[in-house]
Amino acid sequence: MSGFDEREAAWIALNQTRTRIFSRAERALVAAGFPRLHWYDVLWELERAPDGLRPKQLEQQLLFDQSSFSRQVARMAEDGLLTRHAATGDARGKILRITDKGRALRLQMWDIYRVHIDEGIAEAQKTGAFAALKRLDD
Amino acid sequence: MSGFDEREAAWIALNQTRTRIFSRAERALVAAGFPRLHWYDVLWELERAPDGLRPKQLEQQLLFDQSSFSRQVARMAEDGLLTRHAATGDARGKILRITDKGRALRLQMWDIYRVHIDEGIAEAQKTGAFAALKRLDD
DNA sequence: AAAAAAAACATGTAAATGCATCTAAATAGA
DNA sequence: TCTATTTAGATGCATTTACATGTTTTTTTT
Repeated sequence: MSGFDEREAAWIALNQTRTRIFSRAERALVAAGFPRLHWYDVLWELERAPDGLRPKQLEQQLLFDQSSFSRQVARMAEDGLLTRHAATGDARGKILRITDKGRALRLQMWDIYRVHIDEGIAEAQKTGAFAALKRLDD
Repeated sequence: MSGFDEREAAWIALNQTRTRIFSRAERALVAAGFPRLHWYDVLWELERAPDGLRPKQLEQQLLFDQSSFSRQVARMAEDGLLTRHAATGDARGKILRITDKGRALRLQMWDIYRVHIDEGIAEAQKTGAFAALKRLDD
């Protein structure tokens, strides 16, 4: 059984790799005039949900702060990337659905994002950043 | 050689695991009245640098935005967690050094942080989140 | 050595974040 | 069924972020 030091080392590798990729991808997205990755994540989740999603679901899935997410959704709706319908059977709730514009934007963002994922993971492999992770027992 | 789909799967696992751990740890830190993890990271880097560090170095290492970091350092200095000396030999620059108060705070934060790293990595192992990572060639 | 370019850090400002709180609707309890 | 509690989502407000730009000092170019 792996002790804590192993887990700590795995965490550091994990965190550094994700931060590097995330940071580069965001820079590239902003430079290209696109929104940031947390907008991307919302578009992606909505695209995979044909019947739409409740804000609460999405917020828990993506681990977003409720109030920040509420405003993010409002901005994304303003930009025409998603729609907010009343939820049938729950007058408090909303159903979020991606729009065609949202789908198109996600694709454009993905073209940039994927390059950085690919390069970043390849780099991590090359520099042995995953060694600590592979050392963990299953 | 692993294709892109493998790398993409590895990224998703990586990102989800890190987000889960990060988010839980931050919640716990805030609940305990402590600063967030990007403060922790600065304290940790400074603690490992006996001669101190230039803001520029730190900012590049941690991939922070320059202007945000400049203000973060100011706040941390106000709180007495670090000091800003003039850099010898470069009148533009500063040297950041951790204080005893900063060291003490880092330890307290670590007590909380480590629990979430440990639990989160263990959980990721158990649920097979690292399978995609282990599948990558070296 | 003077002028031009770059580097390190700070700051003005607008937008985003997050805690606390609010409203309205749904569910649980008495 | 009437009341108390919980849940979904929005919003007020203070803090933080990040882009653009400013200031000072260092380095490079001519």
